[in-house]
Amino acid sequence: MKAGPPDDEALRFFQALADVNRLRLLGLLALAPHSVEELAGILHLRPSTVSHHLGRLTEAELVEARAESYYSVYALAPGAIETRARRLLARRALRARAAALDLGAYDRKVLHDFLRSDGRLKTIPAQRRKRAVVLRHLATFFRLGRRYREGEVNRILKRFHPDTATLRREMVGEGLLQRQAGQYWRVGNAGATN
Amino acid sequence: MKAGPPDDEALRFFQALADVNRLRLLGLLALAPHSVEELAGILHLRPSTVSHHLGRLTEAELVEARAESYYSVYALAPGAIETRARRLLARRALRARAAALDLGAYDRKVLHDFLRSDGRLKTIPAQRRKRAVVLRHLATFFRLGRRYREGEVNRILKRFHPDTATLRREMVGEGLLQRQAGQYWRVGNAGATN
DNA sequence: TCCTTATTTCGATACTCATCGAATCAATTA
DNA sequence: TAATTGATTCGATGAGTATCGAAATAAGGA
Repeated sequence: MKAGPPDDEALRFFQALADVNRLRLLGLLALAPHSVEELAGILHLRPSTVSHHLGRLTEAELVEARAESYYSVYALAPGAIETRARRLLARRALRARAAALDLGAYDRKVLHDFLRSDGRLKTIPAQRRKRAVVLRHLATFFRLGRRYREGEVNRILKRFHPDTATLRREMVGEGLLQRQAGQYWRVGNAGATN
Repeated sequence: MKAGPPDDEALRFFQALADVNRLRLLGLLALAPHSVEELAGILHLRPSTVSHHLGRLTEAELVEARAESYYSVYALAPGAIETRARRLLARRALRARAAALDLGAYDRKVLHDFLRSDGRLKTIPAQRRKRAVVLRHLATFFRLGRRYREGEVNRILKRFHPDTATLRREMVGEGLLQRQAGQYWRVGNAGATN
């Protein structure tokens, strides 16, 4: 089971921000650098607790510690925090995360449920979204760019289910096949979702 | 004890983002709208679990559901997510959060530890940051804009501690008093931190 | 009308983590 | 050098929540 990389920058970043007291610490450090003891006094928390929070903020590169005599003086990290959040939430970044996933998993599951071992359809799914998955699968048996007469279409679909009329109509309805002057041809890229 | 509003927009927002599977859901919805079952199939989670996550994302106004036949089709919320993150993390917003806090708490604690009930100093704190708190407190007994001769300075400081020479020197060192031609005057705003 | 199916809600369980106090470490002052 | 002090680490505890399965709900299809 793939569990993602052990450390995920975006996850660390947002987990660091997902706590009231850590947000307060950032607020205080946005006013001025402070020592651990000062922060603990203001927030009414124990120094050990504040040290823990500052540790997580440091890991996420949101704050930095500087040793001053025997104090640890924390300050906001120089890089603009807002910019970083924006980068991590850009649609490009979100889509990249999805790309690492197994997008075809659902489609495969549906096909597994509705196809026999010989590839024939058990039934035509009544549910719209599952039916669409099956129809996209059937479309892969038509070559792009080639024209088919209605008899040929039926012969191909018959290998999957006797009700070729319904399958043919639905495939046109889903925009997988187009028809003109008694001829059909496949359109779009129809394979398993990818 | 003030505990902040029961629902804090920033907190809800970042808590919603602080989970791997929720980030994945956002990634998938950034590609295209999906039904709960599809998302569950892709992520290898139960529909009930995905429904739970989508609920939290909806509360944070990151996604929206649309009823389509008997599916719930979820999609990214229209408002730009990045912009919202940027607004919530702007330094102004962070400082506003700090402003709601009791900034003087630490200073009061230090003063409580080093002042007797009659206001005199028990000792001069040896630790730099605590000594600074006490010196800022003493500075409030000097009027801004007025000039003091050294004798007057000593008379005031003597009400707090016999070692007036040390106090006077440290106050100059901290930039609380300035001295020229045998005269002293208070500079900066020195009251309790606020 | 009855049955199927997708979604949500609810209860239980396991895991994460915020918080504290005690112990340890590092650095300064007496 | 010994004693003080701020910070960090460690172990324990309690609160929050991610996850699942089962039950309840809603919406279509036979």
